[in-house]
Order: sequence, then structure tokens, then C-alpha cells
Amino acid sequence: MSSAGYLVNNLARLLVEVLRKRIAPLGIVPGQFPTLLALWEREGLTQKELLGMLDIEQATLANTLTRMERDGLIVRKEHPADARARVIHLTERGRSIRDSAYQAALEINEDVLADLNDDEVQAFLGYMRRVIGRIKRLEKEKV
Amino acid sequence: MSSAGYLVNNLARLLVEVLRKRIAPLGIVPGQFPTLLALWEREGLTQKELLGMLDIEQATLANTLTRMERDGLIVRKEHPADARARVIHLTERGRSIRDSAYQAALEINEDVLADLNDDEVQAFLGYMRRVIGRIKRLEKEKV
DNA sequence: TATCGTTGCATTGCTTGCTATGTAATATTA
DNA sequence: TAATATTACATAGCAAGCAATGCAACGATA
Repeated sequence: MSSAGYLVNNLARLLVEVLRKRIAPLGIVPGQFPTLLALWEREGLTQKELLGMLDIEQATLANTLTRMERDGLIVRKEHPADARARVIHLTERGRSIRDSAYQAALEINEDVLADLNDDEVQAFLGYMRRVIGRIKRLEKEKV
Repeated sequence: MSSAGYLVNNLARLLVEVLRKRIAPLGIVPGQFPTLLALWEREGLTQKELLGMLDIEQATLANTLTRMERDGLIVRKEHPADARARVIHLTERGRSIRDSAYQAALEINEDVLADLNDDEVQAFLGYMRRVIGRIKRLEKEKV
């Protein structure tokens, strides 16, 4: 029970739970984090634009945005030029948790990687990027 | 967008989808894989015993077992000595896909890690085990 | 300009994870 | 042994992922 796939899956779930506990006081959940990071960089994006930054499927993002709107983190306003699209803005609340959230993310990163030195961390990240690249290339070839 | 957490999560999702596509012809889904691996090793386990091998929560396993029973992979029979417990057996169908499933898992492992040499694979697995260990230790301390 | 394909987003339904809680059955103890 | 605690499993409800599909609005073209 320790193939790469099993370990990656296990690690991912552990990390999500660590993140969940740390950001719970901010009133957000792990699935909202990548979207918030993007919106803290730039507001007023459409769902399409956001999607381009996020490695998730459109349906997943649409549902996540609905929950974020329900939770008072964002608002979807009408697009000035295209009635199909909507522009996404942070609420004051969504904006206000930015610094604490960045802080939490940094702390988790440090805590969790504390047993690896800098070179090892770089090697680890490098391996993951290479495997991710490999899988994406495999998928493209088959199409 | 390339912290360890983000990469791990991304990689885990990619791997699950690769697995999903490869095992779809066998009529099973990724969440059933670890349970099947355990049952192919030994049948007639209780849920409790299975749980001890699986790094998931009891409720998750109970639901997975229900879907596996629905899909005709396992049957839950009454425990000879304890009326609360049930022993879990593979159906003929569950048993029959064993070799193809092992084969699929091996192939995926190879395909996906093909850009890393043996030393790099070992290093990669080692890093994951260390980080997993670190997180579990962190959680224990807090309790 | 009327038609028709494309685009942007929402919805539905499923899986797989979680926590919290319910319910028998079993085990312990007063 | 009656009361109580614990155990084994199930259930409910939510999050976050996916594919498939629906629908209105937009854009291109005959």
C-alpha cells in the first residue's frame, strides 16, 4: 500500500484537512482558496478568465462560486458588454481575510515541509512538476 | 500557484482521473481500489479490520462498501460471533478482475513515473513518506 | 436579416472524502 | 443482574471533484 498514486492521494487528503482546520476561523474552506488567490490578484474577472488560471473544470468552478456567493465572499455582477458573462468581485469580507489567509498558507507550507531542507523541498517540487507534466502530455497524445 | 499543497492536490486529481479511465473497462472506480486490494489479499474481513488497513474514515468505508455491494463486487454476510459486525466477501466478479486491476495499476505507475529514473522515484516516494509522517506527528501533538 | 453554430454559465447527478449522530449489540461494572 | 459504557456499523448532510446536458446570448454566414 505505498505506490506513488496511493501516497499522493493520501498526502493530498492530509494537506486539505490541515488547510481546512487552519482557515476555518476565517470562514473559508479549502476549495475556495485557489479562487480567492486569483481574485486577490485581480478582481472583476469573468468565470471564463478565472477558469484559465485554475486547473479545475468549469462545472466545479461554477458550483464553488455559488457557495462563495452564498457565504458572502464574492458577488457576481452583470458584464458590461456580454449578457452571458458575469464579472466576479470580492465583497469587503472577501477582501478582508486576504492577509490572514496568505499567512496561514505560508505557515502550513513551513510546518509541513519542516523535515526537508531547502534542496530537498526544491527536489520534491521538481518531481511533482515533472510528473504532472508527464501526465498532461500523456493525455494530450491520446487525444 | 505552485506551492507544495497546490501541486500535491493537482497531481492527486490527475492520477485519480488516469486511474478512473484505465479501470473503467473493469467496471470499478478509483475509490474501490484500496478496498479491493485489501480483499484480494484476504477475504472475510470485518469493516473494522478493513478500516485498519485503509487510511480513510469509517463512514467513508461504509459508503464505499455499500456502492461495491450495489455493483456486485462484494457481499456482506453475518458475522458468526458478533451480530453487530459483518464479514465482507468478494463475489466471483470481484475476484475475477484481480489480475487485470493489478496490471493496470502497474502500468499506470510506470507510465506516470517514466520521466524519473529509479533513484529519483525512490527519492520522490521518500519525500512523500516523510511529509506524511510529519503531518501525522503534527496532528498527534495537537491532540 | 434569419439561421445556425459557438460560447458562457448553470444545473444535474454521480463519486469520494469528511464530521456528527443514530442504533443495535456487546461488554463492563455497580 | 440491571444499568451503563463501548463498539460496529449505518445514515445524514456537506464539500469539491467530474461528465453530461441545458439554455440564453452572441457571432458568423448564407
